[in-house]
Amino acid sequence: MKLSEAKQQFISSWGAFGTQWGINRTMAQIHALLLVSINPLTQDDMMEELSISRGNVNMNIRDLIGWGLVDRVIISGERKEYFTAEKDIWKVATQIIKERKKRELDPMIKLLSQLENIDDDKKDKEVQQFTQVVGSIKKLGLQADKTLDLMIKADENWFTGSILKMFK
Amino acid sequence: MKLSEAKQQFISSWGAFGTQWGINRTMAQIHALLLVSINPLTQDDMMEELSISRGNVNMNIRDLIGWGLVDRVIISGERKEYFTAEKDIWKVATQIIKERKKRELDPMIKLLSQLENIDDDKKDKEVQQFTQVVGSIKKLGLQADKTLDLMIKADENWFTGSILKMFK
DNA sequence: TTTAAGTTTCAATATATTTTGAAAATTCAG
DNA sequence: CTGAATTTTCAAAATATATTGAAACTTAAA
Repeated sequence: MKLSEAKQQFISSWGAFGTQWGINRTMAQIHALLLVSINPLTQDDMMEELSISRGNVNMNIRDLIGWGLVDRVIISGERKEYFTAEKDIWKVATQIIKERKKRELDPMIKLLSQLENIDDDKKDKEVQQFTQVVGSIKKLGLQADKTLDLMIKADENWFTGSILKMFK
Repeated sequence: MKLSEAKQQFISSWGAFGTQWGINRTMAQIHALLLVSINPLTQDDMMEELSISRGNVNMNIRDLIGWGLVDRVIISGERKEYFTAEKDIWKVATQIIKERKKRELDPMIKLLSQLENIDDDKKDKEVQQFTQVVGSIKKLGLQADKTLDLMIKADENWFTGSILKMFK
């Protein structure tokens, strides 16, 4: 397969993959494009490469910066802004985990904690069932939270296998 | 908080939470409703509780069955079909992991493997960068695959903490 | 069989999300 | 300052996704 063909394929598949995970297709594609670009790109480069509008690039780039996956780069002598993506995939993964945890898992646990306190008769089967389900989801959430914190703090070995080999 | 209020809140929040993860809101709500229902429900029950159409319930229930999260229940003497959800959250989580792995992770790894073989000059910086990125994502994917397999096979202790405590 | 209850399908419709593009705002060289 | 280059915003349009509801289909009791 030719490089140009493979790049296209990677970018478009990464976009499709992203949508399955609640990530906007264009954002995923911009990220993919920056991942495989050696040099930082301008917004115009991305408009051109992905055939999308200026506004679209601008909004999604800002989102990606908000996710900590893309950085602005100043190139001296250049008026335009350039953008680059972190290339270390382990860092990318931990950054995504960190953000999703903060944005989604933490609020979910907070909500479940509130729902655990039911005023009605604790003897009621319905009440018991509800608090059991909510409580166990919360417990799972808390454990996931701890585990992910460990992963974030740990070095790459956590995932590349040396630790987990112990359980095989 | 009253049970009825908490139930409503749980169902609607679960739906909102699901959409962030690429799961259709109604599907997540139906699942939530079944999780907190002691007795199996009919499609009519769900239409009523969630104020949604018959077709919508039917399609999403079928999806949930496809995900292995909901089962049809036959109640003798009754003509209608009833539905119930697995209440053990650990089982629910492993089932979701198993399915997403099969539907998304495995195809992704397959794709990345294809993209690793670039015909162009291996000395080219662009080619090196591309194969490096694709290769490292694939490596991460393979490791995630292994880890998730371990989780799926392991008993609940994997997540409830006794194993992971070793790393603190 | 017949037929009524129950289930499934899917084209049409509604809703939600993404994208565009041009105007407004900002930045900076001269 | 001034104004051209660049970035940002956001209402309108386009696209994608979810929902409806009625017709078609299936099932099983009479």
